[in-house]
This record gives sequence, C-alpha cells and structure tokens, in this order.
Amino acid sequence: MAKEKNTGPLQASEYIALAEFRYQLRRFLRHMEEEVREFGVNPQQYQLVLALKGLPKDQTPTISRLADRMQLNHNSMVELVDRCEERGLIRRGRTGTDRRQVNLSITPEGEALLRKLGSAARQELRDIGPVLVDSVLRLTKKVGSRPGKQKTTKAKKAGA
Amino acid sequence: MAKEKNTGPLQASEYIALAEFRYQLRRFLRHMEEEVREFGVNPQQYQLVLALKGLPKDQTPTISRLADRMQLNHNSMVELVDRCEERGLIRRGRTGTDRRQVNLSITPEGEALLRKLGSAARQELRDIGPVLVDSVLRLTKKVGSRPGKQKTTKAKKAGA
DNA sequence: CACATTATATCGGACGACGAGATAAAATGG
DNA sequence: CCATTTTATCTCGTCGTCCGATATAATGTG
Repeated sequence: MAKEKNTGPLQASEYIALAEFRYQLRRFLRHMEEEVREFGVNPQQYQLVLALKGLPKDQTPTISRLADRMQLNHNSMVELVDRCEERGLIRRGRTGTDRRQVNLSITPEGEALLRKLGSAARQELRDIGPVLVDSVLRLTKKVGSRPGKQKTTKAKKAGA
Repeated sequence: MAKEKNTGPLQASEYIALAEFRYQLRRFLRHMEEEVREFGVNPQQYQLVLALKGLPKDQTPTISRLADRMQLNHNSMVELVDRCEERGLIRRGRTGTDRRQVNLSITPEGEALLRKLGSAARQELRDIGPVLVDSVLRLTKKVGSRPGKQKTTKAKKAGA
C-alpha cells in the first residue's frame, strides 16, 4: 500500500508523471493558441481580454492588477495593452479618483472575441481537463503505492 | 441546482473560473521558471531535460519525438537541443540503425539538475495542484451548481 | 514645498519561436 | 543499381514579446 508522502528524490514514475503533465498542458495551451490565431489575434492578447472579463468584481482593472493576474511585469503589460488597444480589443480609461491609474475595459469587438472563443475553451478543457487532473492527482496524492503500473491511457502521438 | 451541461455562450461565472484557472497556471509556471533560473538554466532547457527523463520507455528520444512532446516545431527543437548541449545538460548521439535520427541522452550535469529541481516541482504542484484541479473541475463538470462561493483567498499580489 | 512613493510609459537589448529552404540518409520504383 | 520521394535534422533570417533600466506624472508625507 505504501502511501508515504515521500519528500526525497523523485522516482522514475514521478518523472514520467511530471513530464506527462507538462505534455498535456502544452497540448492544451497550444491548441488554444491555434484556435485564437484563427481569429487573427495573438494568444497573449486574448489572454488579456479574458483576464479582464474574468477579473473578480472587487478588483479594479488597472495595468498593475492585470500584470499580476497574467504574471507579467508592468512594462510588459503596458506593451500588451498597447497592442490590444491598437487591435481594438480593449480601451484605456483614466479614473477620476487617481489620475495615475488606468481603467481597462473591453470593446464590443473584444466581447465578440470572447464569445467566439469561450465555447472552444470550455470544449478544450472538457477534452483535456480529466487528463490534466489525473496527472496532477497522481503527482500530489501519494507515490509508490504500486511503482510498476499506471492506468494512464493517455493520447499518444498528438500533432506533428 | 442547475446541472446543465450548457454548450452555449459562457456565463460570467465561467469566465471567472476560466480566468482563475489561467491565473493559477501562470503562477505555477512562473514560480517554476524562477526556480529553474536560480540554477542558471533557462526554463525551456529544463523542460527538455525533464521531457527526456520522463519519456515513456517505448519511445525513442529523437528530435521529432521531443518536439512533439514539447509541442514545438522540429527546427525550434533543434535549436533548443543546441543550447542544452552547449550548457552540457544533454548529449546528441546517432543511432546505428538509422543514421538520420538523433538519440538524445542526459548528461550527469543534466541529471543533477533534475534532482535539484524535482523536489521543488513536486512541492510546487502539491501547493497549487489542488487549486488547478478545482478550477478544471469547476469548468468541466457542470455550471451553476454553486455559483456564489469560492474558497479562493489565495495570495493576492504575487510578485512585483 | 522638498522628498519619497506609486502608477504608467518608453527604450534598447536579448531570447526564443517560426517559416522557408538546405542537407543527408533511408525507402521506393523501375 | 540509379532516380525519385520521403524522412530527419539542420541553418538562416525575421519577428514578437519579454525584461531591465530609466523617465514622467500624480499622489502621499512631514
């Protein structure tokens, strides 16, 4: 049974699980990227619009906040916002209270993009989600219970 | 309770869940990136070594295979292999059977890197894994069952 | 008002990914 | 066995994006 939490060096099966997790993750991300590109939008731009749309209501949509949400530096976010604004996906707007801050909002075109890609994202996640969850669980739950066998059955040979 | 599979346009709560999923994902990826960089290695290089280490035994470690595993184009993989070889993490080796193919292998230095970062990866995943799983499940299972409450409360304001 | 802090913006440099095209080694057809 | 096609890897030019450093503007502090 062996359900130790094992904190030492990784076993071969763990490396496999970790690599498998990354593989599935990349497949998901890449598929979404391609999906996005078909609408003539760069992946990061879509991510920003999505981050804006999905920002919890108690948070203000400033440059810094979004930078944190996308785990980018402020300056990178400024540039990303520039690009998104140029393509008409979002808008800048200054707040009344603090004129340093920028309030970002989504344009109708941005909303349209979200609608088009939203279903795809959900579908994608439905397809690959279980595999992702499986990978994570196998890595986080416990190790060594049965070092030999794994009921993986993952999609081998993706694209290329 | 509303447990419809809903295939139509996304609801506000779904956008939030989707954005939250991306947020947590980025946090995980970025944290690992920083961890890797502390060892003077570029993230992608570590990923390649890991992909190599975690490659199922029935697959040959060629350029193309690894390119698929990391969801890159062949040429991008060639360049990545170049960089990894220069830094002494992996080695190229031609096979006897088909001299077009390249057989990649991990150097002792590469193995050392894996050992150092393996535990970090596992720890990382233990920390953030449940949140990821939660996000995925909330998006894939059904929607509207518990729209109000989320045990989010995670570290707002991560980096910079 | 001098000074520090916060929020955004700009610029130069660098890295990595890609497309297009080149090479080398098999496989295939006659 | 040679011509042709296919497969596997490699090379090069280019572009997008990220980052560090630095600048500007607004706000806060004493």
